[in-house]
Amino acid sequence: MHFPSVKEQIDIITGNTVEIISVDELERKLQKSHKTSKPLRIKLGADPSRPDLHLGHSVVLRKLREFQDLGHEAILIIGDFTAMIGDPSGKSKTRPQLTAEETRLNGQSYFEQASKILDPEKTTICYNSDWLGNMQFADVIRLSSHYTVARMLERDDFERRYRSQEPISIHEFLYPLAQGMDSVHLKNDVELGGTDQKFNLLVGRDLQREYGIEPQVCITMPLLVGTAGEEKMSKSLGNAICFNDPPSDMYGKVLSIPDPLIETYCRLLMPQDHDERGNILEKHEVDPRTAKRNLARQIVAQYYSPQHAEEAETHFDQVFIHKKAPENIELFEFEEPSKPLVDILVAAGAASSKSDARRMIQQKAVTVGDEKIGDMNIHVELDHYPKIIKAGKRKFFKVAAKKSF
RNA sequence: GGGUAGGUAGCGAAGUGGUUAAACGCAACAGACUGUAAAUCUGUCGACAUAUGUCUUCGGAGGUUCGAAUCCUCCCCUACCCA
Repeated sequence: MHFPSVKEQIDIITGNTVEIISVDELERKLQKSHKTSKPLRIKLGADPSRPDLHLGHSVVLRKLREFQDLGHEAILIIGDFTAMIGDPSGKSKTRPQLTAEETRLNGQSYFEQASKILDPEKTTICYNSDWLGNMQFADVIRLSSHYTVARMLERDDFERRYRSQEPISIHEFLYPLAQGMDSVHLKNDVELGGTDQKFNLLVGRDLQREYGIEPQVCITMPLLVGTAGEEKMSKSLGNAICFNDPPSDMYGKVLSIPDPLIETYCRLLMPQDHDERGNILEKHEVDPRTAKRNLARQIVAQYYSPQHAEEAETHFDQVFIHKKAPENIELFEFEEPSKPLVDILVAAGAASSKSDARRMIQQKAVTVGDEKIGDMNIHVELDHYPKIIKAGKRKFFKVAAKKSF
């Protein structure tokens, strides 16, 4: 295996990071690896309880990919053991404990999605239940004796929750330790994570030292801000752009970000060596519209293809700029020759209840064919020629009578 | 084990016997506007029906009352303090 020079590697690795603990150690490890031609082992933990990857995840995955491209070994570790225990704390009561089967499936799905960024051929994937599941209670006690409550409470969110009198379960203290055990087991050289993972990464580093292993270098990456421009991107906050979002959604969501975010998104979401990167960075202030459209195309192209990106743009222009119906829209067929519009909206999923449907009609949000509907008692006549119904700004569908022959 | 403060709609948070389906904020949805699904402004935001009608909600189960989210009893859950 041939590695680029240590200096070149450091340049690439440092890009976009928030903190590297410590750069000196990283350099030493790289030098050693260069000398012995042995790749470094780079660890990234994955939570299989929420297998919907979004662009926020991509930031750290991209860093892992850069390590891969430099010739190092990427280890994606699925935290299935901890996911199986579930998290009874606070509001996540509703979150069901996952079965072994579910976590495996989620882990698989995670890996497939992550492969849009990683090189799957060169990714080692493992499940931490393989070693954590075999630990005895005595082992756990021994492990927990390495850490103190006071140190645990150093962690931001623990401290915050403790102060605001929110519950903290004991097992939550064990999570960082479990994650740290992964590092002890894997003997990895580097662990990646978002800035919110800093504490956990450091626990892994400490534990490795306690267990007589060369401590890992911790690299934290910025948390991506969500589309609303304030909070971090997260599925539950509803501000996420997911890997699995259809191209048109993905395109539209990128366009909806506030202009000042263009630069950040460009830096964090495009490969450091991407051709268009400089272009967007240069233009985002003088011509945000063009820069953002370009950014949106590039992002869609990464997860799908340049062609999909073009189509998404066309779709967007048609629906939102020209306010016309898109080309491929879902068709709903009904038995009856005539059906209340309210029922149709519910059946098509455009409204969550009949009251909701009425509300929409009342608010002049519904168009059948070219006609804006104001009467909520109206029936729609159905025949074999599909009628286009528009509910709100972006919900389109067709309705027709079911062919009976 | 004892004490204190709590559990209200998707979330946060008012309300302590009746004009309360329940203030307010956030989220969500719609309309206007815009290069945009952003920002801003306006409206909606339990369900069912539409003529200002009906039904089900305030941790759970009972009870008091003409009437309870609001009072009583028991139970479940959370935080903090004392042991």
